[in-house]
Amino acid sequence: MPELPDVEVYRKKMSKCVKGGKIKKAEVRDERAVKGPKTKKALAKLKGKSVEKIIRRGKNLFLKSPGGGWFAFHFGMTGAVECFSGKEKEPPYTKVLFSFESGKKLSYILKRMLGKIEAIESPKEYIKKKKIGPDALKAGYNVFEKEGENYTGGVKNFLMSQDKISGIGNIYSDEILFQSKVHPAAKTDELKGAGLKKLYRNTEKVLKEAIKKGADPRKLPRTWLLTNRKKDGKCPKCGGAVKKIKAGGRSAYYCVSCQKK
DNA sequence: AGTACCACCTGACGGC
DNA sequence: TGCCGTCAGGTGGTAC
Repeated sequence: MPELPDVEVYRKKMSKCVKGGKIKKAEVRDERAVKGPKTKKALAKLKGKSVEKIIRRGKNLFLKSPGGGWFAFHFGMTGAVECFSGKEKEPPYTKVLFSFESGKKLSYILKRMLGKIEAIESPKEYIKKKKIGPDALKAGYNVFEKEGENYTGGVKNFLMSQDKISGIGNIYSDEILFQSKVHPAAKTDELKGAGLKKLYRNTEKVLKEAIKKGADPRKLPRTWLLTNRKKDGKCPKCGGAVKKIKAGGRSAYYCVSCQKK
């Protein structure tokens, strides 16, 4: 379930898991989870090495090994990581399994095969190639405003444009729009200053709160759209109908009375 | 530039 | 219970 908050939680889990221990081995259970033979070889070479650092930008994680080799982790729609002790049962859908000298294991999980681990030159090069814009929590209002004012399309599309601001996906864009009382199909450049500012504030608020709650929907406030984001859902604020439309090829849920166009 | 549609994969769920 | 259609928290390519 990986949007920015989820991936931030994964980053924390990974960082904790790799702490202090060298990698004993990296087992590739499904070749499709790994980009090309180059990546497979690079993973094999991790043996005996520690992990130097793990950083996140948007929905992407970058792992650095001491030799200077980098790996990009992407999670598609159903990817995740879990850190567990060697005695525990391995999580289902584990596609790559890292074992550490400490006894801990890190599982790279994919339910659908839409994500990948890839050996890369550097995050910089990868970010450039994939056109990944600044992280939604680091961009700052200046970037947000500049991009927003220049975007002539729908606001939900804008929030989800990874090349403008990275990290926001389908679920959290709906949440940000709901809390901002903005219709998902509203034109971005028509929001202007105050509207964009509100959108920005709610972007920060929603993402930060979600991270704080471990990106666990069950722990998120009931006043959020999130838990009512379904067929025949009711708006948690006004009790009105939650409707589903298509926006940017995705399902957008919104409250008909709170989010006017 | 922005959008619409398809493709990639496979699980989960609702309807019959 | 079982089969089937539909949808899905992402992205990349193509075509308009």
